[in-house]
Amino acid sequence: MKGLILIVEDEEDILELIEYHLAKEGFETLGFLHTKNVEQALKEEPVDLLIMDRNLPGVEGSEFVTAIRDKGCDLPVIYLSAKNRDSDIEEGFERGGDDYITKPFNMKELLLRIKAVLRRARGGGTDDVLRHRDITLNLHAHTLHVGEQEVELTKLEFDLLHTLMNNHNVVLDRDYLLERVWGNHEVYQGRTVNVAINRLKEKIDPDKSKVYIKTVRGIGYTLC
Amino acid sequence: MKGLILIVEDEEDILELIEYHLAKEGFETLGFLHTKNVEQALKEEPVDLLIMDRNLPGVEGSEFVTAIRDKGCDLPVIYLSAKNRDSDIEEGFERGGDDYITKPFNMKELLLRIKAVLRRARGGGTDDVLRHRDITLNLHAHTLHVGEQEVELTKLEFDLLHTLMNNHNVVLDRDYLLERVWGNHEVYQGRTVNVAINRLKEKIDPDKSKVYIKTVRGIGYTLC
DNA sequence: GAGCGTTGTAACCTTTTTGTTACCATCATC
DNA sequence: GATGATGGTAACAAAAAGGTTACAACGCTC
Repeated sequence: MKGLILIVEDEEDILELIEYHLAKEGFETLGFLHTKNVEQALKEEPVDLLIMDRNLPGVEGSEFVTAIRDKGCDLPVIYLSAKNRDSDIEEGFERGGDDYITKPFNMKELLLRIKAVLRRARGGGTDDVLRHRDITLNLHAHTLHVGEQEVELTKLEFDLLHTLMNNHNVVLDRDYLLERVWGNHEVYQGRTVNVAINRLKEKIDPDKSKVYIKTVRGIGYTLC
Repeated sequence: MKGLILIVEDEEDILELIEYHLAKEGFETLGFLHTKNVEQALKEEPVDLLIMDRNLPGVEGSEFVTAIRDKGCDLPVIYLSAKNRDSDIEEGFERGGDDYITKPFNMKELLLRIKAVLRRARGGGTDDVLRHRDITLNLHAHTLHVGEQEVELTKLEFDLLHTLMNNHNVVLDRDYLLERVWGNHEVYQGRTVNVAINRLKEKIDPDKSKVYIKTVRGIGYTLC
């Protein structure tokens, strides 16, 4: 089976056109005219890829995606968008596993993108890049992007964030972090983890508006 | 298979015309109406030749080519252009393009050019030349050019740069470099890699204005 | 084997990172 | 709202990492 693709597109004929072409290529599809029941469907079906119109009436497509990502869903997304609008936002989305394509698009191009995204998601590609919300960690290049911005991290901070991202939405206690990141929990004492976490927080969210790392009093920290 | 050709041309009927004729000749084609997703496609598909309209709305075709060449992409290019003023032609070649054809053109001529370029690219052995930004490493002649300037390297420095160029934008740690370039990481200790890298840096960028090789503290080095 | 360029090593210096501490802010509980 | 516990913060110093230079060893060529 080549893959199950969920499409959200409010114009019915475009939706049908896409479904028709994908079916011809051997993909299975689930089409939706709005985001209403999509979340339910994502829970119940083993969806491999989401194709999302950004210009839906009512909800912004990207807001919906942000919402499900916040709930821990980590699915590749290809956005569809009306020509040239939001052109500055586009670049931000092209980062990581996500992709972006503007209407009117030709089918060949869309199919090419779909195959590329799926290949990347399935093959070894995922090991190189970790994504969470608008944070992108590139293990090969050893770089971090927060939104549009590249942020420099020290090795310790990088390892720490790496560990948090591998366990996003899980609370990690200080002993676990010392073991994982520092290598030996016996040697270090006091506020070591504490200080390191706060230095990391300062770098990825200087004005404290986005709260990536939450402190869980009495236990440890979690990336959320 | 004769070859995969990527075409960027904003006039849809001309694009289709070219694709039709190339298909008839046994080439595979990828057509794009703008440069937006081209870079992605070049990464993911084994493209043999790029046909690029120079009069695209927005980006100059030649600027796009310069950009991808700077990122180490070394692909033959044929420009299409409505202009046939000498100055435009000159500029196209200056920026590293391989051939030039003015609109209106006849298909026979374009096909002849394509075959010529592909023959040249395949026969001549593009494998011998590595490019990154304005650095050109000629493996056959064992020479290095930085911009216009020829720079002499020792064998060690050459191998080191070769390894870095094969992995540009990837951070290589010292052990990996010792293994790859020196051959045996056990024998050498201390600052060996360190000193070699800095001798190389000194040669390719004496006034330290361009920063080709970046030190990633705690890990190693990367060519960027 | 003299002369030359190349390259590994060591000594020394500079910069960056990071653990620790002391002190302050916040939270939960009574 | 007082109290104790827990976490945040800033400053400092130690340590770690990398840059720089000098020099000796090695391997060339003549």
